[in-house]
Amino acid sequence: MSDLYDKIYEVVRQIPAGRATSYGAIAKFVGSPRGSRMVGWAMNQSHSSKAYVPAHRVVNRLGMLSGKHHFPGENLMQELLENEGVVVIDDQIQDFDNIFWDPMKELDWDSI
DNA sequence: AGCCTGACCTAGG
DNA sequence: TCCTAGGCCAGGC
Repeated sequence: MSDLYDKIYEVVRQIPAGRATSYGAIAKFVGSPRGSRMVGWAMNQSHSSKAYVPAHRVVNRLGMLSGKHHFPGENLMQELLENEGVVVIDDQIQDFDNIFWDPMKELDWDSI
């Protein structure tokens, strides 16, 4: 497993329950501002990580559940988010401005 | 090696 | 405001 993937998974693990962030924000934080698509690929492989990776807390920049079809079941991603208090309507996180969790602002590598 | 695809993002019409 | 095209980085074939 590459360092970059480990970084991505580590950041995703720091997302608090009830919050969400975007692929682009994570890509920027781990040092690949143009690598947002790679973050999506990392999520696709996240099951191979030893530790739990809450991939359902990662959405695109608009707060849409673009990755829901990669979860088992019909609506697991939405159900997981709703269990944490996030309101999701029609694959769209409501009040995403407040839900959004920016690692650049709220996370330091020191705290990891 | 070359081409296609993808859990994205931005710019331009 | 909606839609399209292009760029992006990595992986599969």
